[in-house]
Amino acid sequence: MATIRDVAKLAGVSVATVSRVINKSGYVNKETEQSVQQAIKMLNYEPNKVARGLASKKTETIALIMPDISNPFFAELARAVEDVARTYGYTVLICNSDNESDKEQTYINVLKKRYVDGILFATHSLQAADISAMNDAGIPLVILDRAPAEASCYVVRSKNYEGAKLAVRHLLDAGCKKIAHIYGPQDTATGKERMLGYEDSVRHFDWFSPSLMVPGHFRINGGMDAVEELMARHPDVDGIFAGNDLMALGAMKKLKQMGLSVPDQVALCGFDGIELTVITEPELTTIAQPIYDIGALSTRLLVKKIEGVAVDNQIYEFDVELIARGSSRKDMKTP
Amino acid sequence: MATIRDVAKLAGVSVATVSRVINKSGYVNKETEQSVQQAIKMLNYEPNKVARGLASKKTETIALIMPDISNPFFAELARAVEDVARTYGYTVLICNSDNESDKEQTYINVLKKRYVDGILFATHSLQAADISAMNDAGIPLVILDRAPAEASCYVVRSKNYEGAKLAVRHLLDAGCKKIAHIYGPQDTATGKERMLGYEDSVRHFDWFSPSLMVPGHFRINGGMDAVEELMARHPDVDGIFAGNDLMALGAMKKLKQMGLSVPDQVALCGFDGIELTVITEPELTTIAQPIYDIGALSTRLLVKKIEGVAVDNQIYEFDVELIARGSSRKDMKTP
DNA sequence: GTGAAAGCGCTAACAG
DNA sequence: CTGTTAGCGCTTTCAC
Repeated sequence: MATIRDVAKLAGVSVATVSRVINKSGYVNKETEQSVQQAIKMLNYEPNKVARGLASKKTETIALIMPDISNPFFAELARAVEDVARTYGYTVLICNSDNESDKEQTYINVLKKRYVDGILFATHSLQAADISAMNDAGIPLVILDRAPAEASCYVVRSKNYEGAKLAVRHLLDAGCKKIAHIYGPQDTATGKERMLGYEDSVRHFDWFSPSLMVPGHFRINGGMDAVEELMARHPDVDGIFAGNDLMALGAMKKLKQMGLSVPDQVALCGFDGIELTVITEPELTTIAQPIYDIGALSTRLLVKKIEGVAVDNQIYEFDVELIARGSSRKDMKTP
Repeated sequence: MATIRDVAKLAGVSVATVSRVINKSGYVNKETEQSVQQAIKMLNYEPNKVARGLASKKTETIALIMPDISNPFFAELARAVEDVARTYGYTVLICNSDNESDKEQTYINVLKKRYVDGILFATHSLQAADISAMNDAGIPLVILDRAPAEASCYVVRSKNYEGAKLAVRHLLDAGCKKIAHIYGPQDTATGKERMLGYEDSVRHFDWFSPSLMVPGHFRINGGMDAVEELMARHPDVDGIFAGNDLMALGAMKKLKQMGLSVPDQVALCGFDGIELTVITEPELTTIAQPIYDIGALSTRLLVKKIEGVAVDNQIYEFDVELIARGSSRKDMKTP
């Protein structure tokens, strides 16, 4: 591989000039630039990223720290992140935190030693203290799914609260008389806000009881277990709003196993809009977030921040959308 | 951040000695080592990976090039890769090729400029020429799902042919009288070998016809379309072996939409064993590969190769396992 | 406009 | 066993 020195020699200039040409920094005479470009072409020269990283402390690398890439939500997100990062010439490192903050700390530490340019956090174990520590360390970050207030950095999120209300209203419209909620971890903004949206929508009904809310840990199995407990407590539940699609998928499965038909006996609505919501029969009604767009915007923001481009808001909030499908079409069956 | 020079100064030794200590290379007196360690602790020193990368041309980074991380199979694989890589102190870069060889070439080029230590290929657009080019360039690689013969480097794969035979036999045992196959891309070893396994299992039956084989492109939609075409051609098909789980999931969906019951009217078997095979009702019967183990072993092999440790075989072939579930339990319903 | 030179932080001969 | 020194390939003052 040719080095900058080879190019300089061939073009009959100094390495500084070559550097100026490839970085478009500083003035350089049209003609000399031409000959440098020619030399570059001749030698098929491409700057070494590692050397550049050491000298400039910029590696054109970003890291995506998330709980688990094998969770379809994060896999879809990661795809968007990588797509956008690539268009900017950035490369992406993946980190699975399992939401354990020590793992996360270890990653952060490693990433610093690697001169990673910025970090995209899609995990909730990150503490406010960590955020300001990163800020102090001067390492740009963008955080997903934080509460609006917590922002001392860019936050990209969806309207969880409104989405939850949308879900409940939809189930009511579909004719549900008693709606339960399977909730996600309450130390996450998503879990908390979606639950609050549910509560605020139903607390005034006389059928409401706090025991209609059951945890499901955002996982398929969690959804299954939750349904079991729920139907034991309240056999008359005829609608369930799950805090994410995986739990809703688990719920659907368990309901069918219990011989309860979806949506006729129990209508179901999830949250997120992952692609797999269409593989069940009936398909899963869900409150969809624009997952790809979220990943894409987050990455774009991160890159802007890294490159020192000013961006207006600190918080970007996406609208969510009800996608009504078979799992909640009670109305169509009861004319 | 402290540098190696700071440590050397504090410990009263040269940077070379510090380097020896942190790399455990060469001899160094117990006592000096102690004081170096102490200085390291005092300063909270951690070697800078970028500088080390430039000097040694080893970055402790590997890349995973695959078609698409949002495909659950690859997401599960990526999780395993990252887990194992981390235990060795390696970091993983993700690359989505969409099986387009120009994207792949671009990645390879970028990865070289970044001194990536090794590459794990889980994509089939890589040509034999590329493989030897990489070999010549001295960059270690491990390839997934190649044919045994193609190996001029480490190959990790599963018994696709045998698995396909297993699938067909299982469907026959379940009472199927006419079994179709939805096949994956024929430029992939997996697609090809699984189809061959199917053909060799059924070609001697008088009901067999090549029109029982329909392409599904390894995708959900492909599986759906395939079923539509298949049932139009052969309404009496009562068993389908799909070349992967996503197509099988699509097939199940379409069958239900067409009012055909699974498994009673059509039994179904997929291939891969992704986690999502359990979310449908009935659950999907599948020929499971040990996806996590495959990713884990591949990574381990790659790291060994990078670190110059001798490993015996060039080809590692995993057994597959029939997981018989609801989608093929015809027998249980017809006593 | 351009070049010389001093690093970035670490590794790896080569002496001693 | 340990220190000196010359890079790795590039960026970036600072003169000219």
